[in-house]
Amino acid sequence: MSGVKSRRELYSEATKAALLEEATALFAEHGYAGTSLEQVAAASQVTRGAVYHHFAGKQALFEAVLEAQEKLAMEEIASAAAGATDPWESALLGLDAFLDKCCDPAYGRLVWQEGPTALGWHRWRECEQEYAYGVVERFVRGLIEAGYWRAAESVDTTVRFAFWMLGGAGMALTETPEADRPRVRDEWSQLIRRTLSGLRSQ
Amino acid sequence: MSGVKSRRELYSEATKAALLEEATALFAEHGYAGTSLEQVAAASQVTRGAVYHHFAGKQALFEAVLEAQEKLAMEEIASAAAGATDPWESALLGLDAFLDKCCDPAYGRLVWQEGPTALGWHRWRECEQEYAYGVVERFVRGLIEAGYWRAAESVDTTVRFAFWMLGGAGMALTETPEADRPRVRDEWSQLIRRTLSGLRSQ
DNA sequence: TCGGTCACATACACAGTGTATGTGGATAGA
DNA sequence: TCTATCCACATACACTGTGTATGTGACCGA
Repeated sequence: MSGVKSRRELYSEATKAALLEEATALFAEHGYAGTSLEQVAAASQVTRGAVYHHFAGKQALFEAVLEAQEKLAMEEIASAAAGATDPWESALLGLDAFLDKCCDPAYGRLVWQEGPTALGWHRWRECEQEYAYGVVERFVRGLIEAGYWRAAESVDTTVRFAFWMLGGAGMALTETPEADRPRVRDEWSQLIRRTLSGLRSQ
Repeated sequence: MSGVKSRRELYSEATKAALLEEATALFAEHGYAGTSLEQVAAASQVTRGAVYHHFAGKQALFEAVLEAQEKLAMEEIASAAAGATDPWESALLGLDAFLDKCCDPAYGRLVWQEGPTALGWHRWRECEQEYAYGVVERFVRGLIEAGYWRAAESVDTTVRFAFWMLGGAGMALTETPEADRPRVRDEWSQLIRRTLSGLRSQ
């Protein structure tokens, strides 16, 4: 925002960035419950005081980590989906980008596994609303408006359906050992494509 | 097992049953993290000592609650599905029974919302393997063997897909206010049926 | 009736979060 | 350049909740 930054501001931002980075790594590796703020602070070479200075608490820290992951992921997906003008083609491109992203262990674990357990379903959904869920909603609305899908059910139900279908893929990939991931990724891609086609109007 | 029971055994069983019942209610209402063993004990008119006597810990208590819910639910679904001999019809009957069950707030919240957050994804999946996941697997295998579905993808992927599709329905219903539940239930029923048909071979 | 056992209570140790307060170095004004 | 202020962070402490070790009284078989 403000162009000129004092030394203090720079240090402060560096500390916050370090906290976010270390927290991301620790949460991704040991899970939310398995990571204490003490560990995050130590890894960042500060004390818990710094954590509480920059974040309202453990949950807030995790939310910040989550949002950073989602922001990046959704940008990647949106950019991939922009490779086609037709909503149907665009959705398929977005799907592939999403599946690719889920092969990144940090993303998969943080968003699909730790997310709900850390924040509780409700809060997690609220966070996702802005990212994954929101993106899915835009795709679905695009498909409906373009006439590829008939909105036999309410849009909300359709979006949720798509969201959980993708979530299933994400969680499956997260749990799959690295070696099998390409194969499993492909299977989900096929299965979801077949599903989308199956629901296609006429 | 042993026909004759001493007074002590009877008391003990009653206490354990009370703990399970109160824990079910409390976990369902305030969530796993929001419920302390102190509250469970107090509601059961005992102390935490009793809880630790009957269960290895908080997580073990929750698992017991979960298993009781799942056992009952899966019996109901199996019994409903037995109303048809054809695998396809049987699966549809099972689906309806499942959706009905998810309209029970306790089942939905405990199994689909609190389950993963309480036990962590991994352990939760292990528990579900025996119940919901296992049931879905049997249905899917039935459909494949009867030739309704071609097993283009590995069975595992197909089962997971179905599992999360149903999970999405369960979570959606759990979050839906009581008044809208019949409508939403119906929408999911339609959507899932269309999906199953869409994936049907030929 | 007496010793053992079982169901549960009591007491304590410990980890982790959150909060209130302290401190030193950077910054702005004189 | 001296000083007052402020900010980033450290330190210290309170509290909640889990888990564990130990105590105790009712029951039960011999």
